[in-house]
Amino acid sequence: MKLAEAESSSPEVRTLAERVFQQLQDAIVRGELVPGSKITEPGLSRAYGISRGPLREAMRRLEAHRLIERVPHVGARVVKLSMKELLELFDVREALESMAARLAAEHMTAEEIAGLREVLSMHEHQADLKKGEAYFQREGDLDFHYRIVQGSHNRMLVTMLCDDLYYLVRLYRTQFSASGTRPQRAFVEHHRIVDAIEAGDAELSELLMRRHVSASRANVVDRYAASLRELDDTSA
Amino acid sequence: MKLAEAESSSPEVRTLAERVFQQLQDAIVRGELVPGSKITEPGLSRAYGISRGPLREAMRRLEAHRLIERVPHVGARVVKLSMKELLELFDVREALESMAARLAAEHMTAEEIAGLREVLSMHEHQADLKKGEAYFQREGDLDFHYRIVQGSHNRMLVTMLCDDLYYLVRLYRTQFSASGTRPQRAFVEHHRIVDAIEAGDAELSELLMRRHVSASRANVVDRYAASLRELDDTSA
DNA sequence: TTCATGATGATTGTCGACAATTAATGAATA
DNA sequence: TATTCATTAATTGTCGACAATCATCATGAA
Repeated sequence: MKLAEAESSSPEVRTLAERVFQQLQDAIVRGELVPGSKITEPGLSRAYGISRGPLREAMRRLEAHRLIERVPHVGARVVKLSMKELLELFDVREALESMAARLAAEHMTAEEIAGLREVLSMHEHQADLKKGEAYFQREGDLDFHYRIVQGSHNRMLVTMLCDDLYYLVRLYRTQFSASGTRPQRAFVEHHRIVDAIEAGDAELSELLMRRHVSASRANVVDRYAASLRELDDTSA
Repeated sequence: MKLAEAESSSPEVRTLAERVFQQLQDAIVRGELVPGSKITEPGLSRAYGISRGPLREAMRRLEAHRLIERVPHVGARVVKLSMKELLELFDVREALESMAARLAAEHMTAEEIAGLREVLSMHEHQADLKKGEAYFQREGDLDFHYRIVQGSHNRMLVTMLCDDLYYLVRLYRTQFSASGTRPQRAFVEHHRIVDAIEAGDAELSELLMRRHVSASRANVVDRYAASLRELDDTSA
């Protein structure tokens, strides 16, 4: 009994719809449900052993979180991020996360800042131990951003970023298999951001976070252009 | 036939859940369903003459749009914005709309800019004709912001602002009966923003929009403080 | 061969009923 | 009188079935 209850990470998964929503969310983000594939209600209903009622509610929530796309009377597909949409996502992140950093500099408590530094050091250690193991780095990176957003103490911002956009970010990472990234520079940038937050410098925190996200976006663009060139070479 | 189709404003309201969602959304924003009041499924089911199935889906969507709040096994209430949440909303708007203005300066077409100017002039004329009639001013203001967001040509941004946040803005206006506002200054600010966009000056557009939203927020804070003082005087 | 058209199968939308959980009422006791 | 507990009523969660809509495939004509 305890096991079955503990298995569901979140504190409140009292309803079936809630549970299957989280399971589907996980399956999509982890790539088990491949982007662009069609998902049918009877199929999922059988797969998860529930009726279509709660399943439809779960799908509605997935739609609201932009993880699936539905067309009335036709069906639903797992989202497939185009490069255009990915860049749109980065623009939105730049706007929201820079604001979050600014608010974090104003409102973050000493304990929260300490936790943030802890994440950074853990991040570095893991990077030392297993170079190239990008998975933990990526999770660590997201954890870093996560904590800053929560440090903003702005519930609306937290919901938008942590409950919605970050799942899309994860989805992008699996979809584009974004493994190799720019870890060293990101480290430095992370440190500077924390320094600015600890100093209570709102403007600087905002500026640095903005550049950080913007650089990450530029990196994606570069890698994409490179992959296009490579594709062009092999086909030519 | 055409009439029946035209009566539903949005192009695709083919499903019952969709229709009742829009009706409920309207009822909440217009204040018919009072903020903080509890809404029950059987009640709404009877009121709108539909079964609980599509109604629940509509309510899920309302929840995703932050217009109602649900607690499992307990029920749902219409959201009641606290001053804290309202200020949070302004911070998010400041972040997103300034980004939208920046992108609009880069991507807006000549036709879109012309339409924007048209909104402005219409806005002024109405202000001349019926001074004090704040309703049209407010709708015009929202229309202005609406068009800039769409001018960003960023679908994710458009969805977040136009489909989610602007309904909350409307709700706030009815809830706090925010009638008298700062129309003259807003006019000037609007004009300057359009000028910057037309000039293709992304940075200036962003800065001006940021100040515009920030000033609007400060105005709300002032008015709130004043109302508190007033309340204090009458009680003392 | 290609395109239009109609039948067929499957999927989505909707409904009513039953089970599970919660809030409320009232009774019994300290 | 206040408090606790049990009973009851109502609401929410879940299910299976039926109707409406759409996609597919086969058939036939140009």
